[in-house]
Amino acid sequence: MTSDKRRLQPRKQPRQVRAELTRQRILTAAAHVFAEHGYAAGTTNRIAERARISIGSLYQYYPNKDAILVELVARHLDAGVAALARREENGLPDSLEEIVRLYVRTAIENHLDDPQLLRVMIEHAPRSLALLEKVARFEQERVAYMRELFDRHPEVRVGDSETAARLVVSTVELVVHQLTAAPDPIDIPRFENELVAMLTRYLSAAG
Amino acid sequence: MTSDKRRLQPRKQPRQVRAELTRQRILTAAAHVFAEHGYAAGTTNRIAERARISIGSLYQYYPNKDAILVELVARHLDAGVAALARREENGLPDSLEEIVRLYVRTAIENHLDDPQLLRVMIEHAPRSLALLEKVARFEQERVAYMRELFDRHPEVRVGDSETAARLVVSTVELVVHQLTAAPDPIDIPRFENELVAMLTRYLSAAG
DNA sequence: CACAATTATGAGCAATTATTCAGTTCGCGC
DNA sequence: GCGCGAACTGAATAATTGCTCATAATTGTG
Repeated sequence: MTSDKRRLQPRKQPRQVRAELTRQRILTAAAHVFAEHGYAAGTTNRIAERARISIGSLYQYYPNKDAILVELVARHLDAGVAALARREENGLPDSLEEIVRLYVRTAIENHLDDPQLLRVMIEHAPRSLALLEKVARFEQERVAYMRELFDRHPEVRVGDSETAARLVVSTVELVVHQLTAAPDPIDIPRFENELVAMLTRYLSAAG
Repeated sequence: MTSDKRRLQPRKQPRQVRAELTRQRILTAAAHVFAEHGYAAGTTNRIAERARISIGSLYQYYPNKDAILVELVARHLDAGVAALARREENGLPDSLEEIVRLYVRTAIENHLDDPQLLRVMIEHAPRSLALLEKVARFEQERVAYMRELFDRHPEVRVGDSETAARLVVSTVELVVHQLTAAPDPIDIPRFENELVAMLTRYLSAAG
């Protein structure tokens, strides 16, 4: 139950394709099980069962339950970074509103995959030292990136770009998550518009 | 582990002062234990120990662990409603910004008590049917109230007041919670200013 | 004081869970 | 097709947890 497990690295370096495959099966199964039952009720035996491997095999690849979720989170964060980078390949739009929209839309798409799993990740983060560090570092980078962007862009008028960046990053992350994970379906495009409008007006208004 | 326990009501109607006292001890202890260990690791035995009563007594007042958290949530929601009502006793301010500030500040104060406990409440809500219903009803009321307020106020210019109300309620709740529960201390007044600015500009800008 | 109702006790049960390990099977180079 | 390490197996273990119940203590009442 403690968070500071010593070894979160895989126990075994895979040498055969078989091993790599098993590792992937575990992750996929874990994603399903955690999403459906939550972290506490998502038992390692259930994960192994769903992956159709023995519980012993699971513990050859992950030293404990926490490590599995940590890897899932790491992969999710990486996917998010990659998605944003891909969208920026052709350069950012000029207008602030379009930049904000790009950012918001990427966030939405990233959350649309599996909102339930994401909920588990977010919920469990504060109880896992490994996750806490990983997520904190990620958010810091995000804020720094946003801040730089705000500093450069001529439409942006805010007193303190650091505070503004934090507020924007938090708001997008939280609101998007809540909306996509909400039990009752929601008109996504409309909320995207409103969220973009709110952020754009905030950033571009005179201080 | 299932959420739909049949009886969430206290098992016993207290007839002596002693009983009422014990009940309060349990709640106070539970608040501390849940805040410190989270829901899963916040065991009923630990709660009883902290309340300095026997585990048997605990189960005379609450049929199961879930019921304890449900009552804590109910009390928190009631306190929130009461706090807002108290602030509105002398009438609302005229300017939109001041109304928004009043709302944001009340939310902050409500979260400042015990952010960790609040985190547990929020996290566990989706796994408990009783909590889910309670919180959903509360949020609906909040949204309806906000919407009506927006419809009346001359400074508010939004296309769809329902969507705007939802966005505002969600944003305040989520951002305030994240900020107050954040591990590193944060400049609360500054964030209050920025959040108020963001919401006000959003609501008052021309659609 | 006596008696009944209310409240408190806590050892222990049943169920669940993460994790281990002794043994088996598989795959690949020779 | 042989041998050896890599990969897999799953029954067993130790620990934990929510909760019960038979019993005891306390309180109010006539």
